[in-house]
Amino acid sequence: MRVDAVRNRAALVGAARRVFERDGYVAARITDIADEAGVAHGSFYSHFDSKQAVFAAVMAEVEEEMLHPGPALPAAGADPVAVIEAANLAYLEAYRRNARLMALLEQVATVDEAFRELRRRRSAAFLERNARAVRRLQRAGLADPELDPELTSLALSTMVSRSAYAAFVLGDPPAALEPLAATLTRLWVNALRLGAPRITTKE
Amino acid sequence: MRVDAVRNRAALVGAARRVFERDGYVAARITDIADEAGVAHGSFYSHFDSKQAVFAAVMAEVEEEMLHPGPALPAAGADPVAVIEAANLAYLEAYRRNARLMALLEQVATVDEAFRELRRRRSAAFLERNARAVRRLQRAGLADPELDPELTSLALSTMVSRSAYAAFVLGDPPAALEPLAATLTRLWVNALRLGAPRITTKE
Amino acid sequence: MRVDAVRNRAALVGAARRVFERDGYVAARITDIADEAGVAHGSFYSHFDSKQAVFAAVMAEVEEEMLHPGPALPAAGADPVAVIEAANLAYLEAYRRNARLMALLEQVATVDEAFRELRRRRSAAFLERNARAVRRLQRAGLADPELDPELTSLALSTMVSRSAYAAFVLGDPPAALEPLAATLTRLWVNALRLGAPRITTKE
Amino acid sequence: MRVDAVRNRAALVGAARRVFERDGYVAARITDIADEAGVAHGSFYSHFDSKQAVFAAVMAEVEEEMLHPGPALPAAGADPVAVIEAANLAYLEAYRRNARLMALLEQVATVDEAFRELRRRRSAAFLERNARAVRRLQRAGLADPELDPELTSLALSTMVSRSAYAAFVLGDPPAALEPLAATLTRLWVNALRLGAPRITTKE
DNA sequence: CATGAATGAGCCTTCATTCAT
DNA sequence: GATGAATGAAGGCTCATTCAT
Repeated sequence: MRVDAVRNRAALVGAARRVFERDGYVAARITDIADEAGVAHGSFYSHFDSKQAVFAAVMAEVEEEMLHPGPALPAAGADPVAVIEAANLAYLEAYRRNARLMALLEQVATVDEAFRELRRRRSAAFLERNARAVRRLQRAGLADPELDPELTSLALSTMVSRSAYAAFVLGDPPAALEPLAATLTRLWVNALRLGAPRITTKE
Repeated sequence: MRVDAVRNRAALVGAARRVFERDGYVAARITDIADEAGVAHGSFYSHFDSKQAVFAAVMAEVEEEMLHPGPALPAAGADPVAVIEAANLAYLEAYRRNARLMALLEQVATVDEAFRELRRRRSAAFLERNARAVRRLQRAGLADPELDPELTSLALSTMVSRSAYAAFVLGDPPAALEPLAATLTRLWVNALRLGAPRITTKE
Repeated sequence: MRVDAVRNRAALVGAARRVFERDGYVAARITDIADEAGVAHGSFYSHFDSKQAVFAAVMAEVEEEMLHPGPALPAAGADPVAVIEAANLAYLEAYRRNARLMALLEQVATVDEAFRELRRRRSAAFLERNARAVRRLQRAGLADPELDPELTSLALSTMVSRSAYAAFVLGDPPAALEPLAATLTRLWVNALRLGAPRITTKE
Repeated sequence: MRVDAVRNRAALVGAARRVFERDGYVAARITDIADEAGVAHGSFYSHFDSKQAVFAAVMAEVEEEMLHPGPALPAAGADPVAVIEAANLAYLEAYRRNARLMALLEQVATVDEAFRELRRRRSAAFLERNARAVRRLQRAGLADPELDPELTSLALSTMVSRSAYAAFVLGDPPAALEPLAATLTRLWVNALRLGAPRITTKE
């Protein structure tokens, strides 16, 4: 019976993803998920305690791709612009691939305190890392020294992730990826003044 | 009885706002709103058809302050930096004043198609106006000519409004307003290269 | 204000009739009647206590035409066949004119004990009269002496009124009146053996 | 749990029948039916969608006995009078046994379009069959040739079924069955002139 | 573990009736 | 009398969760 159990659990996670994507987290019913998975309603509870629990399992499947609030800033050595460009592109592609799931995460975060908290903790770590990168670039004389590193990290990450949301989730039809990536990268580079540090100094 | 009717309607709108802010849109029950307003449950339906309808009434109360996805870009004549600074400040202050309501709107937009649509239409008008401003600044040689006006408008507006959300709604405690305003303004100015038109030309 | 009062009462009765005919007695709401009459809901209660009460008022308007469960049997002197023929025709015409109201009465009688009782009392008087006529015809040697007068009265009245219901209320489209009248009259005459008194005697 | 399911469904149908008979279709509440059946309110919905649905199930139990609007006319070969007599008796007995249910059906037919339609379709088939029998008797020179077969079928069927309603449902106390059967049979035979075909010809 | 009916708390909604103006 | 909002009892229905088989 072990095999059945594993199979049913997987079926439930897959079904939950489809149902969530189709109906949204709030409107999704346990019943629908069980039906979609082709198992009895009662069997749901052999594997998950609640809607929250399946949702966590669904999210775990795409964990890595979607946790970041935006692309990472370059380490000191690399060519900053190239790194930002690559990161933006990668992020937008991942976002677009999981657009419906991202909308879902958005909804759940507004509805469920536990997920809101989880999300906050994860992005805090990320923002902190990015803030350190900003500081590093400033010390190296490569970025606008006037900018507050933490707030800059927040604002730019936010700009990318929310633009992706607007473009791929709200956009009907979804916006083209490449022009958006190009614009975001240029805005980011401009915003940090990565391209013109010495000139800035001259002024 | 005209007076009672007006009073009760107002009481319901006020109660709805409190209940929504306290429990969220999804968890709020008509029953709670009526109780909070001190009227019979049935009376709710004398004034509103549904939760959606009261929510619309609640929103109408703060309409103007909250419609914008971010600050407006300056008209051609004015000092661009000063205008952006003022707009950002005004926007952030309005946002902070209605922080709970903004969180609410966020939730409702993810849950209710009608509000999502309404929001889309409103921000579209705003983004268009901002895109025109970007184009004007580019023609005047004041802004980075490489930037796509529409996408830039989207990204920068998004950056401000979402940073406000992160700072005032998710932030615990809420972030300080002025450093955020200063950072956003500087990022915006940098991003457009408003402060360094000649330098851009040199490149 | 007297005039207004009279006018409103009349408006309510007329509106009630329309609403009842349109929606049926059970589904009709006081609210609908007041709306249809163009008066405030509360005004309904200035004139009537309940749905029953308006219904009684509506019925009073067509009282005479609709109370009979079927046509009356002839008095001794007249030509029995001619009298029955005339009565059937008159009854069917009245029924058809008020077909929707008759359907209504049918419904109310199944739903409301008070009207069921009222109807029973009224038709009892009528049936008794008819039974007396049967008895008279039997004594005069004009009708089948084997027939039980009361049950015959019931059966034949019932046949006419229920056929009218089937023809004009359930029938879609409503049946033609004259062939039905002719058939009912002939059945009635045959059933009583009015046309063949001597033959009956011979048996 | 299969056994429980079957048992509860049966309990609900039985309870529904009792509640319907006691309170009428319109006044019956789902709650009462569930209580009467001794199951939780929610369980009702495991088995039926609506009041209509249980009612259909209740009716299905006595289906055959009650579908006919009256007794069937004899086939050509048999002794027509004996057949009619037997059919009337059988019909009246069935009717009396289910008198309360018949009252119910009466009410539901006035209130619910779906059941009205169902009933119409069923009785149409029956009436057609009877009309064919009348025509056959007429061709065989055994029945009054002046009668319209369809309308005669309607009128006589109607007479029997409605008399049964008056006698057993409205009658308080219910009328005796046998005299009614005798009278109806004689009226029917007379009406068709089954007993005196040659005499009719003489006239 | 799977099954799927049973459970019952909970919420929405309707509508007859009242009543202050 | 007219008005129409307020009232609140009443019922329908949903759905997460339990549990006997």
